[in-house]
Amino acid sequence: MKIASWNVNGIRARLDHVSDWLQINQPDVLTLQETKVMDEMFPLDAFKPLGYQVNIYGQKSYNGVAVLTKKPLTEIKKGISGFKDDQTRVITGTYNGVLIINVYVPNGQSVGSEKFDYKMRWLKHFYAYLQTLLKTHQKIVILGDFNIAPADIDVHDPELWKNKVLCSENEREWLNQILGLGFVDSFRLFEQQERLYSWWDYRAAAYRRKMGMRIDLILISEALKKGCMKSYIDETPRGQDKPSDHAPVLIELS
DNA sequence: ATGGTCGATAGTCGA
Repeated sequence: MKIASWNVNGIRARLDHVSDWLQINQPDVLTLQETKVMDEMFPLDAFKPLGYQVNIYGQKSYNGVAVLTKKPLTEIKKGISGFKDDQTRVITGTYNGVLIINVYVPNGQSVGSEKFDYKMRWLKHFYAYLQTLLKTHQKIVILGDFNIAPADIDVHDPELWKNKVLCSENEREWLNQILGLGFVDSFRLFEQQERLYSWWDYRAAAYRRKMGMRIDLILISEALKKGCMKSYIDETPRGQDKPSDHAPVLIELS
């Protein structure tokens, strides 16, 4: 089973990229973040001919998540239970006996800002949500744009980004708390090349200059660890015309 | 170079 995640930065602006990528890669599940569209305007019709069903949780202009699946997703939940959030950032559902949690963690803007406080508060509620899900599920995949680079190895210039948003101790501590519930960063289960990232700023030709960060993650629970055969990033779409600023990330489970 | 570039939207805001 192939499971993938992609922050598309606007699904309507990325329809061709996503359609082409689906046809080539044929994932069983693709989770999307930053769809940036209200549900009634989501281009559902584009995916039916490709053999995908779509579950959406969107809003106007900002945020928005979706899950594309070859077979029906079940036990679908939108948002974080017990946390009233006016931003659409989480869809949870079950596929092939695996609980899929599609997440778009708040960006946080800058350390100490109001948006950063919201990110911290949000992560606290997300953590509690995971705790409750762990009581009833063993096979869990949490994937999406975490807006946290797990370690310095995931940052093109760790000194430049030291204590900055996406890299601060507080953010990394929340990620470690989540991992401490019994998850592993699937990417680091395997030997990887150096300087592999999942996001590059549009500005300053960051992609060409390899100035990126790995902030799109696929965490898997202990029960899935043995069966995880691959975890990788597909940079191909980032090098094409009018790309998202993020690349798709994938795992393959036996 | 204290900016740079995108997407959604119709002013700017958020990333």
